[in-house]
Amino acid sequence: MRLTRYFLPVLKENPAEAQIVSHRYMLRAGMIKQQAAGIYSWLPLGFKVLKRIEQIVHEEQIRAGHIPLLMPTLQPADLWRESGRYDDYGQEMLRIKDRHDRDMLYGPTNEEMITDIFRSHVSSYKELPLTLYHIQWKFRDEVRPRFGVMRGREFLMKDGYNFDVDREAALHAYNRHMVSYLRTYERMGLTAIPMRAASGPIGGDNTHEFLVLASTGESEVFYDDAVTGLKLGNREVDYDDRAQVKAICDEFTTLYARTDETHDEALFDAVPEARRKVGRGIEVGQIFYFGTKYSESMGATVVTADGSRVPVEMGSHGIGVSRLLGAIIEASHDDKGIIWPEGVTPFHAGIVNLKQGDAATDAACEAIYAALKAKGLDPLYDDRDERAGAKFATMDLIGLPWRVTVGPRGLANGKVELTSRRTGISEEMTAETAVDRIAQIYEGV
RNA sequence: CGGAGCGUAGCGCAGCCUGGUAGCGCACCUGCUUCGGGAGCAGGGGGUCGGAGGUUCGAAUCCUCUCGCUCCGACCA
Repeated sequence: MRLTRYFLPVLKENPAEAQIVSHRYMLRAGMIKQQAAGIYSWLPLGFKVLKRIEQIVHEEQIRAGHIPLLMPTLQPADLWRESGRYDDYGQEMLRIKDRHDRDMLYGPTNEEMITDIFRSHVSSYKELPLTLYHIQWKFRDEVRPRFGVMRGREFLMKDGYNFDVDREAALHAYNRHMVSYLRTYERMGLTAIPMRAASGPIGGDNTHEFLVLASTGESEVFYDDAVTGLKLGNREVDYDDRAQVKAICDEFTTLYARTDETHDEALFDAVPEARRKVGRGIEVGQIFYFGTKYSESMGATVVTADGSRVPVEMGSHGIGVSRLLGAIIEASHDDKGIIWPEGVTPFHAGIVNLKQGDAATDAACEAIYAALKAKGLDPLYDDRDERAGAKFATMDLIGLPWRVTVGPRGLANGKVELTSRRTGISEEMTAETAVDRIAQIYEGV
């Protein structure tokens, strides 16, 4: 994309309403525009990152054997009356009446609807296990939205629901989600730690929240510092192998890591003092096994091998897709702007033309731009007639991980500059080498 | 929902207390010079001051109501 043909309304000054760094940078980098309290338009740059994150979530869900579908944003109230949540949910639920005076609601989540789909079409244990998910906009009418997309009222969320014949199978679905989430966050350049969450009425250790450590996080967290070093990496995972999946979950959940909701001083004290950490975290996902709560109230049953009819075992599993943009920025930025991890960056690299209009410099930039595109990459070429400083400032703000700087001075020696946004380190090399290096960097991403 | 505050040009703000029909910086447009970290000079365009009502000869300024937004707290992915 050529910047002169793109829509990137960057702001030089900080908008007054933005309090935290991710909100400020998303506004300044022209990623979002607020339309009402907690409701945002996604401008092209923000939309691109949102779509990249969504794509990673899809890929990892499908890899884990989960099946995508799409449920509507508006739901009939009757389904929620069946589960009892129409009255329980409170004012966070946005209630709407249609022209026929029927009660509708803008979905804050989809347990009822997915259970309705399931009960309409599935009646035998032979069709299980089944895990369905979708990525859809939700609405929760928060009393006090804030922090930009971190706590909006409208938000994009991946929510998945597993249907299993018994508790063991359902717990495997739970574990499968944990592993798929670990991989998802790692691909986004995040360290998200699964922490035991408040267990609710079912009891036991059947819900975990995933937290990204950040000083602006909403939750106080207590953890063994060793958990921050755990990585899934590129290891092969067979999602049908219950023992392997369980072993990975154990590996990631044995060390102490809890939010203030479930914090246990006695257990925490057992962590070696040097590794005992207290911090803050941003919740970017939660997995939950809840058994038959909805299947019983809504009549979602299957016939088992011995001919009996049992309510199906369920769990639900969410990732805050839109919120992840904020979380990633909170975890990856400096005083000049955003620093995108390669996995989610809106453009793979930026090309800065230091002397727009100079025949040699223009030609070199065009060649690099074409070469990167030929490699299947998505570069952003700053071809504006701006001064160098303005171009650098824009690139730093929008946070592309790699920048190719092209100017007459370097070209005189046949060189351009490749700069890492994260380290700030620049290296001189030929244009061809720079293109190859960038292509190489993205090979494994 | 309890407490506090703010709505004046695209953005950031001053003016309001002590009424006299609006100003600064950035951005934008034109020209010249500049050109490796948000350039300089000159010229120019843009707002009727969130909305409604009231007081007054006169309201951005005072009063009432209303809408929106923000912050602290409680709540929350």
